[in-house]
Formats: sequence, C-alpha cells, structure tokens
Amino acid sequence: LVTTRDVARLAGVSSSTVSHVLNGTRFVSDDVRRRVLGAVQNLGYEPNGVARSLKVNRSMTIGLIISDIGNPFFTAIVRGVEDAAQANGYVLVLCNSNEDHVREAMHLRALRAKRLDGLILAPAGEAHDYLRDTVRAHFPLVFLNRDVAGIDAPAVLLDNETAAFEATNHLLSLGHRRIGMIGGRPLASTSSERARGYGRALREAGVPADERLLVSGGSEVEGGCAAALALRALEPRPTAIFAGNNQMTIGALGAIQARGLRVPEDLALLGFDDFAWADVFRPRLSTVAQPTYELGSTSANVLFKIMADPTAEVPRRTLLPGRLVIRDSCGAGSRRLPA
Amino acid sequence: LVTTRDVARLAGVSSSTVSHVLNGTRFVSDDVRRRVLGAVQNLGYEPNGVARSLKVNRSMTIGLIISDIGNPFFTAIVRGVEDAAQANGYVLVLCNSNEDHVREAMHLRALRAKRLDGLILAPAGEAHDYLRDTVRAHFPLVFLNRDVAGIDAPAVLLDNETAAFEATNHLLSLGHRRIGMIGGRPLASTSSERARGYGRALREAGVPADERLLVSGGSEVEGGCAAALALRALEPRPTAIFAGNNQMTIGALGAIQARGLRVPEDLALLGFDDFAWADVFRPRLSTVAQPTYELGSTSANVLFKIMADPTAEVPRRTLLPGRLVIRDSCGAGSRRLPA
DNA sequence: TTGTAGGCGTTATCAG
DNA sequence: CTGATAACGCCTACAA
Repeated sequence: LVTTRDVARLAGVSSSTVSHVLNGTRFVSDDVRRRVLGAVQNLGYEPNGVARSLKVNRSMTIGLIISDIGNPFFTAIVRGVEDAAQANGYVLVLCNSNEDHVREAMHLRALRAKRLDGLILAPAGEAHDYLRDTVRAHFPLVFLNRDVAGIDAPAVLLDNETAAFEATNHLLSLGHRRIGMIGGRPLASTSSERARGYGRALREAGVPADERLLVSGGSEVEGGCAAALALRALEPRPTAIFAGNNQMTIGALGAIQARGLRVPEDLALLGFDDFAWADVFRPRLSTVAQPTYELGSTSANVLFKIMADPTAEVPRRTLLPGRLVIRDSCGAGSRRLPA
Repeated sequence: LVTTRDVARLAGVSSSTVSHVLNGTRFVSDDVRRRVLGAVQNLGYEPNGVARSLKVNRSMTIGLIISDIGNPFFTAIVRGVEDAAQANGYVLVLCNSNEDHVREAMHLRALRAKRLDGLILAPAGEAHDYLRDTVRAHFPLVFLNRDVAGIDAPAVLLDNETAAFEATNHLLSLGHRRIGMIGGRPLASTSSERARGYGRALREAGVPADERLLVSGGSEVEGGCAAALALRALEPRPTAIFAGNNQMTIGALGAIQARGLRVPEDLALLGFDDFAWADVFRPRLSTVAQPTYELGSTSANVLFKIMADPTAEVPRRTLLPGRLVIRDSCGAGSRRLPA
C-alpha cells in the first residue's frame, strides 16, 4: 500500500508537506500543491484512517447500537441520527444487538476499541457492568428509547407515560370501560412507563381497577398474540386492547383475526408505534406514533454536546411527546356499551 | 488513557509480555499471567484497537452498506450477514446509502479509510469511479441484491428473471391474460431482470405483446401508486398487476384502495418481497418472497472466501431462487375472464 | 514557504 | 520463559 512517504518522494517534498496539503492545515505554494496532488492521483494514494486516528485520537465517527434491526421503529430512528451525524461531519456506524446482552456487550466493546468518538445505545434492557464501565471511563454515551436505571448517562426517550395516558383516554372517550393492555418486557423502562400512563388514565376516569387487565406480551409478536387471547378470555370481556408496541400489536391482531373476530366491530385495538403502511391495509389501525426521526436527531445532538464538552449540563432524560394517530380501529366501544 | 506499558509497569513485566498474555500468543508463566491480568483489572485497561489495526493491518471487521434502511427487505438481509460475520469472528458495521450515490461514496471512502477487511455493498445503482477504484485496489468487495455492470466483483443476487417468470405464470394459471407490471428504477439490474422474466412468461403463454403494460414505478411507493393508476387507465383494462418490489406494491395497493377497488375482486395484485405481517392485514397479498437471510449469509461467505484467498475462484454471480407465497390477492382472474 | 523528528499504542522480531 | 526494540502511517511541534 502507498503511504504519505511514497507520495512525498514522488512529489519531491517532505511527508509533512503532503499531510498539510491533504488536510489544508497550512499554506503551501501552488506549485508544490499541484505536484503533491499529482502524485496522489498517480499512485492512487488512499489515506490510512487508522494511523490518523491513532495519532489524533479521534475517528470522526460515532456509533449507534440498536436493539432490533427488524423493527421499523428503530430503522426510522436511524434516519434522524444519520442526518445529525452528517450535519456535524461525523460518519455513523450501526450495529444491531438483537435484544441480546452479549451481542450488545460485544458491539460495545468492539466500538470502544475502535475508539469511536461517541455512542448512542438503544439498550436491550438492564444495567450491566460493561455499561457501568463505559460511563466510568467517561466514554460519551447516550441512551435512546429506553433508559437504564442505575447507569448515569443522558437518555432521549418518548414521554411514554403521557403517551399511554392519552391513548387510554382516547379509548375511554369512545366509551370503552373495560380496556386491556398488553405490556412489554418487564425490565424495559418503556414498559413500566406505558403501563403507568394506562393505569393512571383508568384511575382518573374512575374505572374500577382490575390487574388482570394488564398482561405482559414480552415485546414480541408471539407474546402479543398470547396476551390478546388471555385478555379475550377474561370475564367480563374487554372491549378494547391497547398494545404496548408494534410487534405485540401485530401479534394481537393476528390472534383476533384467527378467532374470526373483527376490529373494531368485535374488539377495538389501539397500537403503539405507527406503521408506514397503516393506511393501506385493513384494519386501519389507530396508534400512538413516536417521533422517530426526532428521537434519533436529538439523541445525536445530545451526544455531540457531551462530546464537545464533557462537563456540559445536559438533562438526565429528555422526553419527546408521542402523537395519537386516529384511524378506524377503536371506534366500536361507544356503540356497544352503555354510556 | 491506560496503555500496555502502564499495565506492564504495574505488573513488573515488559509490554510485550502484556501483549502476549492478552492475545494468548505465547506461553507465559501462571504467576506472570496473574499479575498482568490483575494489573489490567486494576487500571481498567482497554485495548486500543486502532493501534492494533495499524500494526497488524487487519481490523477483523467487515462492512455492509445497504441502500435503504427503511426497507424491511434490506434489514432482513442484515441478519444473515451478521450471523455469518459472527460465526467467522468478525464484527459487522452497517451503513445506509439511502439510494444516494454521494452517500454511498462517502461511506465507502470512510470504511476503506478505516481499513475494514472487506465490504458487502448493496449498490444504489450504476457504476462509478469509486467502485472501479476499490476493485482496482483489490479491496475485497461483493455486491448484494443488485449487480453493477462493468464492475468486476462477485455479486449475490436473487434469480430475478426466474422468479418473475414464475410469478407471472402464476397469474396466467389463474386465468389472467392482461397483466400489467410495475417495474423498478431503470438502471437497477433487478428491474430489467424481473421485467425480462415477466415478458418471457407472457410470450411463452402466447399472450399478445403490449408494451404499455410495463410501466416504471421507480422502485418507490409514489411511483407504484402512479404506475397502478396508469395501468388501470389502459384499454382493455388489466385484470392483474405484478409489482416489482415491496414499496411499489404498497403504492399500488394504496392507489387501488383509494379508487374504491378491491383486491382481488376488482383487480389482482401480486407483490414482490414478502411482508412480515402479510398474514395479518387485509388483503392478504401473494408475493414472491426473497431468501433474505440466505442472500445475506451467502454474500458474507463469498466475501470471506475472497478475503481468505484473493485468487480464489468465486462465481461472478451467484443466484438464489425466489419463492412464490400464495395468499389471497390473485384469485379473481379465472372467475372474471373467459377461459 | 518547507523540512526534521518524535511519538500515538500495539505487535513482532530478535535476542537472552 | 521473558525483554528490548523497531515499525505500522500519520500528524505536529519545532526549526529553518
């Protein structure tokens, strides 16, 4: 491979001059510049970023570890991170943990070894030593989507409680009184926050408490399916189900269809996370949409802030609002129940 | 930051010994090993991968540039690449070009500067100098999903022509004779190959040619929408539409629904690329499913092969078969048309 | 306006 | 069984 020294030799200059013309970091005469650039072309020189990184101790690269690349919610977030990174002159590399702590740890380790300048992490779940270690090492880290208790790093999150509160209120306003909720994996912060908003809405509406109405779907399609069946088996039957994320929404819908029931005529369904194709297929699901692009871009901006100044004051958590997208899947409640 | 020398000093050994215990690369006494490992713990030493890469000239990392991270087809592929990478001890970093050549070039340049050991590229489209340069530099590169004419690198692709041929035959077998196709962006290899399979099926069935039946949807939702409308406006009207990818399928379905038409009663629709949720929503689309996981894993395996031995004989193109998934969206043809 | 030289943290070669 | 030492390719004082 060809190095700056080769270029320098061919151009008849020193390697520091080559470096300076390549980086525009000090004045060089037009003649020398031309010769250097010519030699670069001639030899097909390609700068060695790893040598550079070793020297300057920065890579102009940030990382993003998402927890499920198959989930459109996360891939939508990537867009926001990408644009913010590009706007700041950084390149973004992406990894996928698959909701698996060992993969998460592996990727975190690999990225830190590569001396990325910072990392956005959509954590798989709980606190672990590798997370503690990275904040202890003052490695710039921001959490995305889920917070992890006990790890002191800024987090950019949906205001899950408010979003779930409003979603549940929507169902209540349509006349539903018996509303089941499918919750996510127990250890995720999102799950408890959404459940809290749901519970608060029922409480404030004076609906009698029934803890059987909150069943965990484990954040997966299959769990959502099972949870919907369990809810449906309750007495008295719920007239509406609020699913805690997109996967479980799909699972619930599948279970409902398989039973030959119709949404919303036989059972109302309110999903979490909006679908790109929600208007095209039937039933047209109402959902609480997350501001995915903004989640991505603001987490990147928080990261850049703490990278620029590690002592900068950033909020421990920044919450972004959800938005209720009303389509056709919740409407039957008022028609079928006494006011 | 703490280095091997710090560890060495604390452990009372030389830095080369530290390196050797860390890498298991030569025998060291239990006593020394313990002291080194203790010092590592004590100081919180974290190996500097970039220094290592500079020295050994390998990063144990491969890259994958996909052209649309919002497209589930590509994210499904990632899974296959990931697993193959992990199985070979490599870490995978992912970038997204957004079907944009300047982003593709940017990422390619950045990844090569980082001295990745190899790259899988789902190209945005045509040949460009940055592609020519990287194969000229003997940088291990394999194309995924689309081939790019004029660039001599192995490609792992769907057997698009056969898949489209069989898909069209399926429509023919249901009695459809007037079948429109929505093609992808003209410069993509996938588009022409799928169109060729479609055309061949019609020809072999003795269906009179009508080039108005093939309209480009540009591989995007909006284009699919417009194309479906254009096809619908033809005289005589097509009874079936074959859409060339998932985005255009959605667009076509949206257009059809917006017109108040029903699938398949008023118009049959056969999609390309299967949906994870295709069974749950209505209409239940029939599609030609791509072996996404295998596309990913075999492209990784081809890459590893040429990384291990640059002179290895690998096929210029390896084609994987598609699979027709029959649901409910094509059935009306035989009922509405004369045999 | 340009060159010299040292070092970033690691591994590998050689010597002991 | 372990230690010196040079080198990977680049950047950046400092010197000229």
